[in-house]
Amino acid sequence: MKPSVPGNRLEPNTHYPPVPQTPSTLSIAVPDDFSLPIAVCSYGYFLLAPNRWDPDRQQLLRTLQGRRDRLIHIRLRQSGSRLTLACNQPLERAEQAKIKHQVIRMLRLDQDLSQWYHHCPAARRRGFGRLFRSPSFFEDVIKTITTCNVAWVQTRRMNSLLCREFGGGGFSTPHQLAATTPAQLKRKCRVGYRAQRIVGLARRVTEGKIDLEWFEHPHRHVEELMAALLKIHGIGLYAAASLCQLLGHYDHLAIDTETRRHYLTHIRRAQPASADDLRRLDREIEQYYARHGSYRFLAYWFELWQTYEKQRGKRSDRWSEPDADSFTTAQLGTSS
DNA sequence: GGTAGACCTGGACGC
DNA sequence: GCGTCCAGGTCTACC
Repeated sequence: MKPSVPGNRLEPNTHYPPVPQTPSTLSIAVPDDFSLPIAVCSYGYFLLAPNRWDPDRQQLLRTLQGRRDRLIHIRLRQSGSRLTLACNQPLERAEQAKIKHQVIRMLRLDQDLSQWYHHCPAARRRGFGRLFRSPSFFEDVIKTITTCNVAWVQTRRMNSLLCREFGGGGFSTPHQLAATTPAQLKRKCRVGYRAQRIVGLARRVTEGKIDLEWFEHPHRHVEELMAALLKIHGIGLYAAASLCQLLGHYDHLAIDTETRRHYLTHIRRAQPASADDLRRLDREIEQYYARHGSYRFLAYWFELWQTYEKQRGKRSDRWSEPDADSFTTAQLGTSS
């Protein structure tokens, strides 16, 4: 065991934004089928800093980037067909639009779910389909890199430290990460070998060598996106498929140990005997979900989400901070 | 094209 | 308290 770095001991939620006093309030109309708790708690990133879900008040707290990257603390609540955003500072008109745009992205409020609901009526009944994501694609990419080759509890720690050490409480921006060195990032945020990849990506973004807006264009083809994502150092098949999902393309499964565990435990009910079996298993998983066509990922995720709820014995929107470090079927299986 | 090993952290476990 | 093992996805060198 290596010695711990002084000052890096961190309770998971110590950096979290305070509940804002409310000098300004914004309102956003939401579709009839929208549920804030289900949208927020549908994907694990809601448990990563600087997001904070309050299950008792059914509200989301976090910081967003305002004008000139100043940090705005927001509190998000649903009241019928509207979302109310309480902000801790007065906002100019342009800044209001910027904040709203980020909230719409996080909750996928502009997404049409009719075809998905037609494909999966059970998802319609639960209002499931708007998987939670970050206010920016950059944050989604960094969060995805921090989920790779690491236990979930460490992913949580890395994101908390990224906010505390470089983001001033909000999530680190490309400029903040580009200005540091891999060695510093590694030392302060415990990201290990990912430091080189994270700083490298941030620098390529700030130098204009990678245009993240290109990825968000609505008419991009999924294979075009996969090819471009796989060119980014540190993004492999799993991460690229995850990022496609976060961009609204559900054609590819992001197969990881969690996927295999879920499939083996709940569908196939038999363990593979060898590494060769494991390779065959991945092909088998692909074939199993192929019937969902361009909704493979959503169908798999809905299945997994229902399993979490069943194992935890309560609705996912009731999950609280102590549950957050055990957000995998393996952990749920041993702790519930 | 397929495969083995390195990358890095922190929790679990044995002593 | 210390040392060792292990899990986790990606990259790279080698066959």
